[in-house]
Amino acid sequence: MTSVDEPARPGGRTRDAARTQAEILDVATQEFARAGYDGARVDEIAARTRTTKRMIYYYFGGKEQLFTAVLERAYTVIREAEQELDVEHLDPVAAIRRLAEVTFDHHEQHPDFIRLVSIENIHGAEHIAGSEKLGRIGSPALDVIRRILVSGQESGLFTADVDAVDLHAMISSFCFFRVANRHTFGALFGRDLVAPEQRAHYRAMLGDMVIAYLTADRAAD
Amino acid sequence: MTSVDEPARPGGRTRDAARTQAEILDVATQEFARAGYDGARVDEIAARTRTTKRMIYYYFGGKEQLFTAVLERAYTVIREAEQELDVEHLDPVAAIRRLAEVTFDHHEQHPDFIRLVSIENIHGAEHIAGSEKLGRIGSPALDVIRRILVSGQESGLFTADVDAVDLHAMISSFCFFRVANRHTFGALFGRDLVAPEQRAHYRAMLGDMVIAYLTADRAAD
DNA sequence: GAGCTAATGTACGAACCAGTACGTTAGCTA
DNA sequence: TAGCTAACGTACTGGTTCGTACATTAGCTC
Repeated sequence: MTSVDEPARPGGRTRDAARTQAEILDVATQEFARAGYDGARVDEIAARTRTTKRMIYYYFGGKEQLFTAVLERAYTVIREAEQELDVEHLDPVAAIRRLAEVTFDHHEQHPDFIRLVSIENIHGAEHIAGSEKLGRIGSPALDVIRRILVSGQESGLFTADVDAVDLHAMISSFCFFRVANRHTFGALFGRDLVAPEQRAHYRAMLGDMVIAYLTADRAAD
Repeated sequence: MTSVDEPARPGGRTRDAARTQAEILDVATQEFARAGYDGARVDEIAARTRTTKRMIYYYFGGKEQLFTAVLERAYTVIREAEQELDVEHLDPVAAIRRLAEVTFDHHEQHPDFIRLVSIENIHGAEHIAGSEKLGRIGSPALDVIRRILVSGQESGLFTADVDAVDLHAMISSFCFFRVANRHTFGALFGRDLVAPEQRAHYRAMLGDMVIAYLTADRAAD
C-alpha cells in the first residue's frame, strides 16, 4: 500500500504533488469504503486531508474519476501481492491449499478492498469497465492456479475437471462472503465469521473444501 | 412476493391503504436495489408509484424506515420459501445436494434481494440490528440443515464435523458471490457467472463441492 | 345526509453537496 | 532576483433532495 504517513514537514506546508495525490487516495479509499459511492462526501475526504477539495478536482477531475482511481490503486495492490505467490515448489494438493490460505488471509487483511468491490458491483462495475488500466491488469493468481491444476490433473491427484477461473471463483466466494457479509450474517445467525478465535477454523474449512472437491472420487456419484 | 399488479380500478383512484403501502414497498425495493441506500431517491420512488411522496412519509416515516421495511419484507419472503423445503425424505447426501440446489436457484431468482443484502452490509447491518421483526425471524433452512447433518453423521456418510451455520455459510457463499459479484468478476476475468448456459455447470459444481467436503476421507490429510 | 377521520395531494423550505471562479504562493530556472 | 508555472486556498453557486405545512376528499358510521 502506497500510504502516506510521513510526518508533516516541521517547517509547515511544502508543495508535493505526489504526496498530495497519495494522501487524497488514502482518505478517499477509507471514505468510499465507509459509506459507499453515493454516501461518500467529497467535502469529508477533503477535510480529512492536509489539502482542500479544490485539489481533488485539480488532480482527479471529479468524484467519479476519484472513485475509479481508488479502485485502480486497490486492484494494483492486490495484483502485486499475487505476484509474491510462491507455491509451485509444493505438490499440487499442498500448493492449492496454500493458495487458498493466502487468498483467505488477503481478504481478511483488506476489508476496505472487499467493501469497494461490493460497492462497485452495486454500480454494475461501470468504473472498472471505463478504466483502461483495469482492463489490462490481468491476474497472476489465475496463472498460478492454471499451472497447479494441470500438474494435479496430469498426476491423477485431481479428479475434478474445473478450470482455473471456476476454481478461483470458488475460493474467492468463501473468502469474500465471510468478510463482506459478516454484518448481516452475524445479526441474523448470531455468529461472527471474522471473530479471531474462529479464524483458524474457517481457514482450514476452506482448504478442506477445495481439496475435497478437487480430489473427490467421482465414481461415487 | 406480495407484489401489486392488480389493474387500476377503472373508475379512477380508490383509497386502499394496504395496496398503497405494498406498491410503495415494491417500487422502493427496486430503487434501493438499483442505486444503493444513498443513491436511491425518495422522489423517484414516489414518481414510480400511483401515489405521492407524502404517502411514503405518512406510512413509513422516512427513507431510513422505508429501507428497513423493504429489508423486512425481503427476508420474510426468503424465510417463507425456506419453509417449503421438502428434502428430508431423501437420504442425507441427496438431501444436502437438493438443499444446495434450491439455495442456488433462489439466489439466482432474487438478484434484488442479493443487492439489498450487499447494501445492508455496506451499512454495517444497522437496519437489521434496529429491526425487532428481523431479530426474531429465525431460519427454517438452518433447522433443516441441522437435521440432515445429524442423520448423515450418525449413518457415517458424513465425515466432516461442521455445524449447520457453517455449512449454510459455505453454500450461501458460492450462491451469493456468483450473483453479487458477477459484474466485477465478468469485467476482470471475462466470464459471466450468471450466463444461462453456465447455470447447470455451476449448480452441479456447488453440489459436488458440498458433498465432497462432507464425505471426504479425512485420513488422507 | 351530516359529520368524522383515514387517506391523499400540492407546494414549498432548508440543508446539503458536487463542482467552479478567482485569487495566491512556493519553488524552480535563467 | 525576476519571472514563470505548477500547486494550492477561499468563497461561492446552482441544483438537488429529504422532509413538511397545509389543504382536500373518499368513504364509513349513525
